[in-house]
Amino acid sequence: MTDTVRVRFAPSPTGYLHVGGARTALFNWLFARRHKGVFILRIEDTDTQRSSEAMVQGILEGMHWLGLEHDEGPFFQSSFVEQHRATARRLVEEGKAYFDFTPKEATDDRTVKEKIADRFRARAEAGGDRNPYRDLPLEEAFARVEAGEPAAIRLKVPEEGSARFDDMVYGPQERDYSDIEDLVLIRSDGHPLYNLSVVVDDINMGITDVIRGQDHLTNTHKQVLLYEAMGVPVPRFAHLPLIIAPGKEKLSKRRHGEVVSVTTYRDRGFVPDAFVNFLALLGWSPGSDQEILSREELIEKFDLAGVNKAAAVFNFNESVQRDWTDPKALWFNSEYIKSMALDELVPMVSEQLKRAGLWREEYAGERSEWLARAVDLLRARYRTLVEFSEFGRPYFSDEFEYEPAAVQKNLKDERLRELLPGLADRLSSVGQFSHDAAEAALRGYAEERGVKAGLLINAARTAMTGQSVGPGLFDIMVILGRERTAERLRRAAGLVASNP
RNA sequence: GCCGCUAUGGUGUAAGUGGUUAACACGCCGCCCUCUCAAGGCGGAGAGUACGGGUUCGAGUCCCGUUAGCGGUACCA
Repeated sequence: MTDTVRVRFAPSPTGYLHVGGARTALFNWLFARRHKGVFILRIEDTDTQRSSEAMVQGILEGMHWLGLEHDEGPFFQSSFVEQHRATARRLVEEGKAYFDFTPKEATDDRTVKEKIADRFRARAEAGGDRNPYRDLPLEEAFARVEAGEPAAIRLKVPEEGSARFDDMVYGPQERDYSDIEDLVLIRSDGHPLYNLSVVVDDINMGITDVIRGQDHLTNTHKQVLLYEAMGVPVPRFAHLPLIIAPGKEKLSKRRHGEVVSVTTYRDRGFVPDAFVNFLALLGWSPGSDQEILSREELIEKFDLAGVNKAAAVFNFNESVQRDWTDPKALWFNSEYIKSMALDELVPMVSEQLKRAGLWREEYAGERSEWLARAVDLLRARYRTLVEFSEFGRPYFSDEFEYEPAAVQKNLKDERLRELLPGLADRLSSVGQFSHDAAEAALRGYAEERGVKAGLLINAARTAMTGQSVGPGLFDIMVILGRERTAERLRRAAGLVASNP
C-alpha cells in the first residue's frame, strides 16, 4: 500500500468532453494530487469507426481549460493492439480462453437493446447451453485458425461460483458466474475489444486505482476475471455515481447537446475554477457546509469516502436563455467573479473583450489601471465573463444600443430634452471630476431646476449606458470620464420621447 | 426478459457505530439598504426522509417487499 498511486482518465474520442467525463477526470486528478500520485491520460481510440482526431483535440482542450494537467500521456490505446492480441493468444494457449468459430452476427447499434432481449429469449428456448467451441481441443482449434478460418477469442468464465470485488464507493459487489457470458476478447477480424484492452493497458501502466463512472460497475466483474486469468493483482476500484439530466432522465449527447459539453462553459464565460468547484460537489461532499473550495482545498479534502452513491441531477434548463444551465453552476461562477483576485479576473475579462472586438491596446498599457477599476465596478453584477462584453459593452465602447424599454422608462419626460444638455454643461464646470463632485453638481442642478434628483439620475444612466440598470450613476460617470459623460448626455437628449 | 445499483425539500448535499422540533447551499418569496439593478444584511415558504411492512424503548440510518429511475447484459466503449 505504500506504492505510488497511479490513476488514469481514459475517455474514448467518440464525442466531445461532457460534464460526466469531466467530473470523472476531475476526481481522478484530485485523487492523484491528494495522494501525491500520478495522473495518466489515455485515449481509448480503438473504435476506429466512431473516433476522430477532432474529438481528441476537443478532449485535450477541455482538460486543459479545466486545469487538469496529466503527468503521463496522452497514450493512445490503438498503439497497443499488438499487445492486446498477444495477451489473448497467450490466454488461449493457457486454456483460459478459446477460439470461437461461430460466424459473426450482424450488429446494428440502433437496435442493440432489442437484439439482447431477442437473444435472451432464443437462448432460453434453446435451453441455454454454453458455447460448443469452449472445449475444442487446442491443436484442432489452432489448426483451423492456421487454415484461415475466422475465429473470435472468448474468455472462459467459470461455470460455478461468483465473482466479487470491493468497490471503494459502492462496497462489496458480487455476481454469479452464470450471469456472465464468456466475453469476446478479440473479434474474429482481429480487433481487440474494450474489456481486454483496458485491463492490459491498466496493467502496463501500473494503474493502482481505477476510478470511473458507475456505468462500468457490473462489467468490472469481467475485468476482475481477466486480471485473475493473467495472474496479476487486481487494482482497487471506485465507481462514481452518474450525472443525469433534469427529471432524472439519462444524459444524452444527442438530446442535450452543447449544454453538457465542457467547451460550452468555456465559451459562455465560465471561470475554470468555478466550474471545477461546481463539478466537484456534484456527487461528492467534503462532509462540511463549505461550498466554495479552492483547488488546493479540494485536493486537501478530497476523499472517496465522501462520494455519494445516488446519481446527481445536472439541473440545466435549455429553455430559459439567461438561466441556460444549472443555477448553482451559475451561482458559483458569479461568486468567483465577484470575489476572486482582481488581477486574475482582469486577464479573463481582457480575453473576452478581445473575442468581442472591444479590446484596445491602451488597456495593456496606460489604461490598465482604468480597466481594473472598470472590471471591479461591474463584477458584482455579472454571472459570466461573456456579460462583460455584452451588458458591459457601453463601458468599453461608444457604440452600443439603447434598450427600448430603458429609453421608454427613463427618457420619457420631455423636460429631459433640455435638462440633459444642461446637466452636461454643469458637469463640465466642476473642478475635480470625482464621484462626490459629480453628485453635488447633479443634485444642485436638480434643485435649481425644481426636479427630483432621481429623474436626472435614472435618465442619465440610460443616456450613458442605454440601460436602466447598472452601477451607481456617479461611479459610471467617473469611470467614463468627463468628456464621454457630457457627450453621452447631450447625445441622449435626442432620444427623449416626443409628446405621447 | 435477466442481473445489478440507487432512492433525504424543486436541485446539490449534511445528519460518525440507530437517540431530542431533519441541517447547509442554490433557487424562490418578503423586508432593509438605495438613484436603478446587482451585491450585502435580515427573515420566510418548502421535505418528516419513494411507498408498504417489519426489528427496536427508539429508524432517514438495520431487514424484507413493492415502485420508480439509472446502469449492465454487444464480435460498442
